Amino acid sequence: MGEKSVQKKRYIVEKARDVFMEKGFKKVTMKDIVEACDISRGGLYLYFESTSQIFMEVLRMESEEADDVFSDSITEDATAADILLLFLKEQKKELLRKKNTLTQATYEFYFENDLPKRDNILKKQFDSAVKIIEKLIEAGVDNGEFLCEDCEGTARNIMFVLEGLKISAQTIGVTAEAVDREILYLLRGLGVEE
Amino acid sequence: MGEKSVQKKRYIVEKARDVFMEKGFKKVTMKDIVEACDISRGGLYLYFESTSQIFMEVLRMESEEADDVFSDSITEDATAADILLLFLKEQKKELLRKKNTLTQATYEFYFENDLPKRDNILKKQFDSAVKIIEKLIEAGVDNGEFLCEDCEGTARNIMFVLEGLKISAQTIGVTAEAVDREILYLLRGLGVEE
Amino acid sequence: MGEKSVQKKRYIVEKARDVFMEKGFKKVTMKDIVEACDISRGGLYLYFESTSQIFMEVLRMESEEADDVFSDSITEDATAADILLLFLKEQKKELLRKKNTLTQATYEFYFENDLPKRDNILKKQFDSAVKIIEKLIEAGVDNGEFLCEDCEGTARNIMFVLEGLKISAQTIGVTAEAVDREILYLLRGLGVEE
Amino acid sequence: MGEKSVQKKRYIVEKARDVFMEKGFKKVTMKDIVEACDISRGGLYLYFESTSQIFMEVLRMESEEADDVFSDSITEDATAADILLLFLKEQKKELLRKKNTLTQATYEFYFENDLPKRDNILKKQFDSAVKIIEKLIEAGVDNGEFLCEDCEGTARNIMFVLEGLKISAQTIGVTAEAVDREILYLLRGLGVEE
DNA sequence: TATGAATGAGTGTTCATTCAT
DNA sequence: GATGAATGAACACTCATTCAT
Repeated sequence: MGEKSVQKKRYIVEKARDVFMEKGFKKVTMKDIVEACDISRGGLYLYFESTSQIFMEVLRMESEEADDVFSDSITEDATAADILLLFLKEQKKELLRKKNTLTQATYEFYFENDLPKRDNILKKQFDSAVKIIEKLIEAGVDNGEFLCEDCEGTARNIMFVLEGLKISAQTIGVTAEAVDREILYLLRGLGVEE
Repeated sequence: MGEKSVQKKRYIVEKARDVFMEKGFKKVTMKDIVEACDISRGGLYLYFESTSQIFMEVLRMESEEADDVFSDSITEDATAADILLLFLKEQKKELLRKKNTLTQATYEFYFENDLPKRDNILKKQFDSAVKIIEKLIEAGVDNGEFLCEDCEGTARNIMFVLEGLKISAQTIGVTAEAVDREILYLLRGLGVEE
Repeated sequence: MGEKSVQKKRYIVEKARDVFMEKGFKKVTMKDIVEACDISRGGLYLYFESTSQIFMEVLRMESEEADDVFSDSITEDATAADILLLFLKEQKKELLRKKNTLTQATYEFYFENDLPKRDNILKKQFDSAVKIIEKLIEAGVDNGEFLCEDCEGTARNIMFVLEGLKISAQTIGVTAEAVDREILYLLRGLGVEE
Repeated sequence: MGEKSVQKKRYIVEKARDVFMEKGFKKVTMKDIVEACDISRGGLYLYFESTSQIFMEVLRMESEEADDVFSDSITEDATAADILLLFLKEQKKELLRKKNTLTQATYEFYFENDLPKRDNILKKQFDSAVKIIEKLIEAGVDNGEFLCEDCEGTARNIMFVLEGLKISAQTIGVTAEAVDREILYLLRGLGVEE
């Protein structure tokens, strides 16, 4: 596959991404993507053979670009608490947005694709996030911002709460206030009074 | 619709429940249900006009029967801690079971049906569970089993963690050990040493 | 079939008549009629076995009741011209009404049912109307109201024009003015100046 | 849609035309047309999305080809009376043919499609025919073949009679003799003795 | 590479008709 | 007589997928 093909593949994935944001995963047909890309039906099949394949590519590209959910938060003189807070705020913004998110599509995709662990990007992201949070907490404890006995457990707990909030946002609905309340609860657990 | 029809409707809902457990929500067609019930194509339409309608009925029936997720746990001489523990164990069992659960189907259903709050059975169940847990914690604090400053916040936190575990079980996978670890973390948050 | 059955049959036919007026002939299903009559599905089949059969009965009943399209027009001292004029006015009213008419249903019915002449009520009505008009014209000629050389031909011509207006009303549309114009044209053909 | 598609579309319309002639409009299903064309179910939907759409195309094509019902009748040395007579004979032939005519299908189509005037091809054809007949009569009057006071009225009258004959042919039935009789009556109205 | 016409399987949905009660 | 649940055939419509060009 030449240079050109790579570009086209990328183009398709980007267009498809919009479609998945709009309609989730299951509802999306090859036809939808063909139309979004404005290419021929047969043309799409030269690059991908199913919506699943395309979606996996979307996820891969997404995870490459946003490999560093934290990177934005990390500045020269930001403290651990600053960074964690920024991360949580980012997550809040993301989970309150019902459209323009791949959340729903991603869940739907994983529902019907029991990927072996090593291919499960979602799991990788989860685990990596846990680790980073753990480091942050440890750093926070060191500089006196946080109090914490079981840093790893707390990091994992934070991630599961965020997952809980995310899925709740898509099903039972969550208000901005509800999210704030949970974030505050988590911070109090770290000994942050505010 | 007479006595008999009610029975048949119930029969259909029960058969459909199995199908939804097996295949989730979106993938299920009217034909699937017709075949599971071993009735005629037209026959099904006598009772329901869409898979959505059937699924809502499944949810309603389910929530009626299991109205009391806690009831099983409540015995004469069970303490608050006993009951909470039993509830958590029940949840663990449920979330580790990938098949024979309506979890996935329920999520898929709510993804594409933005039900107004009052019709959202899921939300009702969530809120009600939060309240019960809150009461349990308060009772536990009273009898010295638990330590807790913000009972309501903790109850909500527990529920979001459980939601997080549930969706993770369906997407990135969780082991029994991972669940145990989270439960222990939650209990330690209540001052339970063990 | 007893007294009672006759009544019920009549009841069905009357309700069905409304349905045919509303929807024409072809679109009407046995189900439509069952619902309009508020009887059971099987119940209808006790009396009729198809919409065709019901419609024929509607036509028969209709033609019995209105056997005398002219009768209303005939009063003690009405002249031939008076009566013909009234008849034409009646026809005008009828053909401008798009709903509440069996016109369309009747046409549709005859399109797919090549009834032998003797069963063709429509033909009987047409022929009978021609004859009456002929008599009227003759009477009109006798009393000096009309001028006419070929009374039978003229009568037939009038009926075909009316048929032409009727079908045009259902297809290309006719205004009240257009109908008036045609009626005037016909009357002038009879030597009526006005 | 390229050159080829246009040809195929035309092919479908032609085949569909035969089906409509055979069965009228309402009875015809997409499946009927698919079978007549010997193409796949989905193939038809590539070109048309309903029988209505196809039928409108049939009508359009028909009206293009036969744009000039009169053209055949017009020869170098034909007089107005010759042309009118030929036209009437053509109409007679058409209306006596029960099959191989779109008459019935057209009526059925317009019954359930209240097209706005400008889209109503039928109306356009009617109006245009009236005008041509009017011109013919005027020409005939000029060269002494016809006698007529109200040429426009007479032209319209002729057309309504023809409509009346056409619908009668489809419903109560008309014999060749009956048609001849009417034509003669019309001609006598124009002062033609024969 | 790229096109887009073509196929055919799959699903939703409606009704005429039957039949046990 | 009367009911209405049940059946199954028929049709509309949509897509994944292929293939000649």
